[in-house]
Amino acid sequence: MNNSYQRKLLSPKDLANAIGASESSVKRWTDQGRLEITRTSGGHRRIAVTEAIRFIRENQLPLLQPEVLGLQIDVDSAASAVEVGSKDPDADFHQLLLSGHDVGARNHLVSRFLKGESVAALTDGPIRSSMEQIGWTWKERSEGIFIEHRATEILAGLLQDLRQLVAPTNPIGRAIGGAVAGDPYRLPSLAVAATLNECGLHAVNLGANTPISVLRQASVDDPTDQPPCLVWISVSEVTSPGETSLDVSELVRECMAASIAVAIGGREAHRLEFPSGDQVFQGESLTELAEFVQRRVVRTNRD
Amino acid sequence: MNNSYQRKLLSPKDLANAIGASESSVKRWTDQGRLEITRTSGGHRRIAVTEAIRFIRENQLPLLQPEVLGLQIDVDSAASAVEVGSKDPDADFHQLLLSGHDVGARNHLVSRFLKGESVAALTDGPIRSSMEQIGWTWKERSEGIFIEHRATEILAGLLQDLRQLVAPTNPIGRAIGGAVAGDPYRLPSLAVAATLNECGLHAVNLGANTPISVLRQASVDDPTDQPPCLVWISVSEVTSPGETSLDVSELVRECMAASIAVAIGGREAHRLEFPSGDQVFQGESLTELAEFVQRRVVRTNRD
DNA sequence: CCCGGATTCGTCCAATTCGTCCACGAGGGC
DNA sequence: GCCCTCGTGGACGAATTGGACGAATCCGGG
Repeated sequence: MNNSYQRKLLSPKDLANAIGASESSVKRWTDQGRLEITRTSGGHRRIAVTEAIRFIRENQLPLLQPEVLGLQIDVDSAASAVEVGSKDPDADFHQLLLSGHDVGARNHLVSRFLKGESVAALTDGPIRSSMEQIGWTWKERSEGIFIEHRATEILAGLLQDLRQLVAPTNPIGRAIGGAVAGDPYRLPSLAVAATLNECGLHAVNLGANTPISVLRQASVDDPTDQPPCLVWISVSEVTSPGETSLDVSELVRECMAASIAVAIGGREAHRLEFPSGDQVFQGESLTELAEFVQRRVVRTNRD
Repeated sequence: MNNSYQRKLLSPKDLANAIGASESSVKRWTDQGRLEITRTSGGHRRIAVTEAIRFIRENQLPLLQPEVLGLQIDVDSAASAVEVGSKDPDADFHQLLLSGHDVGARNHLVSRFLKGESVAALTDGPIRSSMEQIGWTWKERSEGIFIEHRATEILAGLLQDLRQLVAPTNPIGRAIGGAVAGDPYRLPSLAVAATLNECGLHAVNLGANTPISVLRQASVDDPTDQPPCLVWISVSEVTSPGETSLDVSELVRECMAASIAVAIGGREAHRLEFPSGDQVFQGESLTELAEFVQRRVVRTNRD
């Protein structure tokens, strides 16, 4: 039926097969306006994959044939190799990640996303706790580096996938950010980018080890593009707290002057000093960041 | 569609791709008079961009690939006014990457992939040449770091997407690899993983800055899993050539003894010395790597 | 100017989807 | 029990879609 790698529009039958409903039901749902569609010139219904995912999450529908949506998740393979199925889903995910079962980890995470958990919540929950545990393991076990590298790469891929799933079609604003100079961790900044995508922003991630001067160049000093509505700074490691504090403080002040929101977080962010204010978010939780963005950025930008 | 980004007239196939319909449907719509066209002297249909836009708006059709129409949908990129539409698709891609137009770059690459270009070829071609050019830019322009960070993050996402597109459902073998200790570049190793996925292998990427001892632990010394059929080593930067050569040589010998294929490549790979042999691949091109894998690994594993 | 590969032509046809109608079963009020 | 309502999913002829085919056209390089 569909031999192309990625079909971007679904027919009612496609979606019906994917979620185990009848074609009639899908058609009725679209006619009721519960499921948004476009029409071909000849009147046939076409459903965007992102809209299908939104609908599935909203109604907690089962996903029998994920490949129809271009999601390569396989319910069977999750249970195959690794002993999962305990009462704690986060522990299951940790086991999958620890054993390098990338497909299983992907299934687990995408399934939970489709059941309604937000990217922010998943990052605050299973992803963060698992990486913290693996961080401890790094000190205790000899093969720790292997485990950590493998888990990091798997998570980078997973976050990228989730980011694509929540990529806004019509972004309501632009955000830019990265991790400070000397900070080699790229997962936190990637997680922030995914969360901001989920909030409807177009997030430009500059990645790890990005000097503050580069961030300034790309935000307040950017001559070509219009300025972003938010700048984020991730701080998981800081080599020279004094110098970094000065740089960050200056950027924060400039952003405040330009009415640009700032979000600063990360394991070592508490070691920095910088001005605070209504437009400055400081915290660890991505869920809180999402709330801040909804409150401070999205509402003002909709006007 | 290669060089049609700013062409004033579209072919039926162009418009079909842009709105996610089939070429047949577009042709039929023109024949019904619903979509106005002009004809070339030889009878081929040509659609003006303005007419295409009118048609899309009239029928509320989705616009999956705006860049086909030469449109810049994103708010941020509208101001940057990217000039694409040269005769060289690779130059178009470079422009998109340079200007940070992530959505456009993604569309460009996925389109070419769907048209038949392999991940290996895309990496050897536009991706590599663009990153090399940006590397030169880094030395010449003040905003080089910004450009480079942004392009790197965009490409990391793109490679991850392509990797998912070619992820094998039933892998015929397992491969493991990464970049050597002291090498901070993660794109090359990610590109190798994507290429090996395309060859039907389950590639486990350990990412940048991975000590050879960790690679050994995960391959020849791995007690739990079955040993991989290939180990790759990416060398884009090497801090201590002597020590690294010793480590690599030892690992290569152990792999040869265990009948595991080895692939070594990267910008600085020539600075290392290691044994060669039938099962050892050394080269820069991912296309050649793919051929090597088909020849040495896939055929033997199918037996 | 010509040539070869890529693209598009027109046409046909099987598969799919349209809108509509209706049977079925679960739940609720009387 | 009986009737009513509501959501579901199957069935129907008519209309639409999209893939396949050989022939014709386009276009860039020699």
